[in-house]
Amino acid sequence: MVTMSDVARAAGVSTMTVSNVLNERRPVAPATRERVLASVESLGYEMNQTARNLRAGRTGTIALIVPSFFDYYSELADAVAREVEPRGSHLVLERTAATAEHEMASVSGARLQLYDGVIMSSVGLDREQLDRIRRPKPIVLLGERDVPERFDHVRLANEDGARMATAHMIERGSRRILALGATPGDGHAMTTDRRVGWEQALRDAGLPADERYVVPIGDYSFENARAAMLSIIDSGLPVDGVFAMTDVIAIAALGALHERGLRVPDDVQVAGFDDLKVGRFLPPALTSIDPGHEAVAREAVRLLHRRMDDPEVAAEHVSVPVTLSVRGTTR
Amino acid sequence: MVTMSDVARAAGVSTMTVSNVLNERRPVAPATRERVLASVESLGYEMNQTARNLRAGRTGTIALIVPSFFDYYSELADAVAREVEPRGSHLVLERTAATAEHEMASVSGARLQLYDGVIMSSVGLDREQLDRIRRPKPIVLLGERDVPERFDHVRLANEDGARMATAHMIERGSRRILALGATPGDGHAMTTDRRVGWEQALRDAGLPADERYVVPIGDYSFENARAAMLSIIDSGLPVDGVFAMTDVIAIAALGALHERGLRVPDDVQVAGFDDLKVGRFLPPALTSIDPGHEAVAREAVRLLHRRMDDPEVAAEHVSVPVTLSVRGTTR
DNA sequence: CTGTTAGCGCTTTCAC
DNA sequence: GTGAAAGCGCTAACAG
Repeated sequence: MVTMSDVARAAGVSTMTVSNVLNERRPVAPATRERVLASVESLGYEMNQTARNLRAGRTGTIALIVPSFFDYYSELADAVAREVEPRGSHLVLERTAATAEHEMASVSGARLQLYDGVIMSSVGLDREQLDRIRRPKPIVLLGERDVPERFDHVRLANEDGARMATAHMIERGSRRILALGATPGDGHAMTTDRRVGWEQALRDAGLPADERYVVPIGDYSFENARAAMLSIIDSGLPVDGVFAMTDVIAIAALGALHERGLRVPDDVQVAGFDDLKVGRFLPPALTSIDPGHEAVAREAVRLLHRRMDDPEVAAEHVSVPVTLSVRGTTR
Repeated sequence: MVTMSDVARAAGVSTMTVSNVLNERRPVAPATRERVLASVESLGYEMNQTARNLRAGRTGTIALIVPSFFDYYSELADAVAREVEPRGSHLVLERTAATAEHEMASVSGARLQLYDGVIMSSVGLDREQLDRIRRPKPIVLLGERDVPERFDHVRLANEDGARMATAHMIERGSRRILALGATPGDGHAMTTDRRVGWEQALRDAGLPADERYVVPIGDYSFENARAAMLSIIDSGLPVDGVFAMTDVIAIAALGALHERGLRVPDDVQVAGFDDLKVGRFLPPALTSIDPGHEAVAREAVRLLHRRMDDPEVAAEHVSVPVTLSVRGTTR
């Protein structure tokens, strides 16, 4: 490995001069400068960022830690990148593969120490696990669960969104609406919040929230969502609306409905959550809840910088509003 | 910031002992060990990874640099992560926003020095720009362009895939097949290779490769692809097949065809390239070329480790075969 | 304009 | 089983 001293020796100057040439920090005589650059070139020198970061006490890098690289998280990551870069930091993405162990490892593990700050979209950790996390580096939690007070946190208005989507389908005539991908019972999962919103909309309309209409889907995958939708149809349970907890589930449901010859939106209306780009280009285009990636990203990055500037500032909890995008899968 | 010396002082030991306790490198007397761990806990110490990496001369991290976080790249990144992690490294994802400047910055810029190795999926750089890149760190180029000999490189069999998809539609009766998203003329873009495959299939079948059927799409976005497809339909050009250069383009084309009342696959067959997960769940499911993410990831990681082990090993160029996945958008 | 010194936080090496 | 010294590659601070 060629170091700065190698370059300095080759150019007949001190390492400081090399440093000053490369960083344009202090003026260097043109002749010296040329000699240094020539040595850099001929030796193929590239600065060791690790050493530089150690010296600087910062890395200039922010990490976004997500359960997967797909769908909602792609779009979120893109929004966060667009928010981070103008502020002069770099964004890197890491995935946890959605297991609690990985998330704990990501966040309590030492790797976090590589970054100036971390934005973490948690799905696998419960409140107690989150509570065990120290907070030596600025960290902002993203997502739907409720989290310990001491963490900065950005969440979506999940209940609102679910209520809006469900109410919209009720208004357009649906009476038997599935909560596809929802989790029954208590809990702090994103899907719990969304199921509660679904219930509220039904209750507001004087409709029953029948347990049989709450259909859990283990991993939120296309495969399992399709299978779940098919088995509901085949069970004969009357359904004239589907509120899917995610757009992935909604898209799989559209496919399953089509396979069974049910027309959307005529026989069954469908609404999703996430407003994935692809949904806007399906025939028919998917009605969905827009989670406001830009606002989430903006708030998350704002909270992170606030904490990077002042580690002792009081934690802030932000809830970002969502909006309903009405398209072709509802009437 | 609390450092190892702080912990050592609090525990009444040397930093070496703290290091040994934390890394379990050498045995430490149980009593000492307990005292150290207690100090770590009470001071909230976390090890500085940057210092550790500087000392170790490696970071244990591999970067995958991609033009965007979406679609093909999501799926690729997932496959690469699954390949990298079992080998004991971490994967981070960075995006270049698909501009040549960003790609140059990513790869010649100093940031690269943060990683033990880099896998870069290049789209914006031409051969000459790539040639200006030094190669101080192990780097594997991914993607469709042809690249300077000295780089390790993994590419797809783009021509083969395009030929297979087009030939399949010809076999099933299409005669006027669009190359949607292709670039006319010479060049080393992915879309050039795929257009050439389209031409070959037509030629093999004794059909003309009419220039009017080559339809460029600036940014490969859903929006532009939909607009391009609509304007082709409205122009009255007879079309009974669409070979889309990417699945994103194919999905947008499906939407546009539907908007104009054309039936798929009865009136028009459609085939894409990338085999995105979502395509398998559309009604009808999208026929596409499976780019073999697992094989690409496996080869890329293999080449990278090979070069990390021996920086002087001769560069290797690998072409990964693709396969046709026939589904509902072709007959 | 350029150089010397000291040290970022950690671990290897050598000593006891 | 534990510690002291040296140094990874870089740069701030202070000379000159």
